[in-house]
Amino acid sequence: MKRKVSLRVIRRISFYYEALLKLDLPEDSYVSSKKLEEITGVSCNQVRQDFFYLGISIGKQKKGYQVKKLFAELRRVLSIDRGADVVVIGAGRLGCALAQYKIFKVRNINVTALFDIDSNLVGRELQAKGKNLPIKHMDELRGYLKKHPEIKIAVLAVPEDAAQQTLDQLIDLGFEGIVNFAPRILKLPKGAEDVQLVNDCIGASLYKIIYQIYHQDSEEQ
Amino acid sequence: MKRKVSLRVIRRISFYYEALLKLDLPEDSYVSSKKLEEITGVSCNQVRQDFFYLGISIGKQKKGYQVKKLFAELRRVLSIDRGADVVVIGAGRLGCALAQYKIFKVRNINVTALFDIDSNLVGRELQAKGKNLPIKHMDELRGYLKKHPEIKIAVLAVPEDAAQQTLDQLIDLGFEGIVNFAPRILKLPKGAEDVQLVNDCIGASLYKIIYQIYHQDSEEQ
DNA sequence: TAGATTGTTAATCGATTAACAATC
DNA sequence: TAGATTGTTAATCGATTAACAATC
Repeated sequence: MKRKVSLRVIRRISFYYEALLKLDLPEDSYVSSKKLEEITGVSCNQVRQDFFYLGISIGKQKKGYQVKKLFAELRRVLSIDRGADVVVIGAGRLGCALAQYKIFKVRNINVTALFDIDSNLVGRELQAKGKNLPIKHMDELRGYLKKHPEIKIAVLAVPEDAAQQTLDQLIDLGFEGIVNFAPRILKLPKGAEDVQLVNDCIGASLYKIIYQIYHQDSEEQ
Repeated sequence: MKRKVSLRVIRRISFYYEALLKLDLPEDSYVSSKKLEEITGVSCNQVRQDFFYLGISIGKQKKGYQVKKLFAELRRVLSIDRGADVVVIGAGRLGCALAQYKIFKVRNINVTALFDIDSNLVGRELQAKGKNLPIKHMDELRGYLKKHPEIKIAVLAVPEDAAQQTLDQLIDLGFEGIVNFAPRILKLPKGAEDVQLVNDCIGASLYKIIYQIYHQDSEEQ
């Protein structure tokens, strides 16, 4: 497989996966790149190019890609079978909402616990998809990671004022990936440049929407 | 001003704005593009290029940009003084969390009401930053928009199963911009191509994080 | 003055789109 | 066979980075 695949490719791969999941076709049927264009809005050329980048070459001329095989390839790229355990930092409304998302289950992402500093929350449990998630104190996090060394990803859902400080703490604890949902743009501290950080969706999203509405001419998504 | 400014530029402009806000410098002090690089991580060349694209030419050689003037320009680009009224669709945990975000206030984005179909929620009020936000029934939305024609943006925070259907409804009601927080990729119905839709942050974000962690070599943000 | 910093143009890089031979 | 669709290469497009004259 060629290295250095752009994250845009990965994002689109997740589009294909989701759309295909929704279609719910028989495993032995075929989809063409043209069909994928129809259901995802991504051009068929782009689709084939993406597959090429990722070494997905299971297509049959005149038919397309067998659904079963294609699923297997997409799952491989997205590491869905491997899955991932994550913790949610911040057990307020946002943190709890995120932890309960079904999507985690579909994608084999497993929230194992929430952490907070609010003594009203610590000790309680959150009902999520059949299982109960414990809400623990931030002070317990280090010990928890010792016991669960496979956890490398944190979802950050603390109030915006505490976000940067909490990020620094998480990096100190050795997390490798952090998805920030606090509506603030966070900076990785010096020396932590190889930690993967996805920043603030909401803030930037809103600005984009507002800009587009007030400057009606482009139509990029 | 040159037209056709990429949304990436807008995103970075919001970075500059946020970072500058956080620094809280005296209004008559100056920041250079080099300083902006330091605080945002965006290269000084990129900063100047962005300003050039947007017609921001208020810099003084050897000094940089006067903080007061720069704020004025950034606020202009981001339409912050103009502001925007928005409604939140879905008054569950996620919708309520979003509606209470301080960020809305800072950016002059004003949530005026929430809408839901759950009779346990409809009629109640959400305490948010001093004011009380009414939770109304979806059936009231059409009438509400008649009374508040300035509302063009909806924040979509319904459960993922209802997301696509609700989106279609919102478009039918004439919204021009929709930020989707349901963890699902939504498609604009045919004919609504000029509606601005920002899709699902969380799903794509998680995939990106996981891909990067499992394929440690690139270091793009 | 010398050094620093702008605004703007030019060069590079990367991503998307188009083209097309191969072939089922 | 003819038409459709792949995998892959080439062309185009757009965004980022580098360079630099102007000048405070």
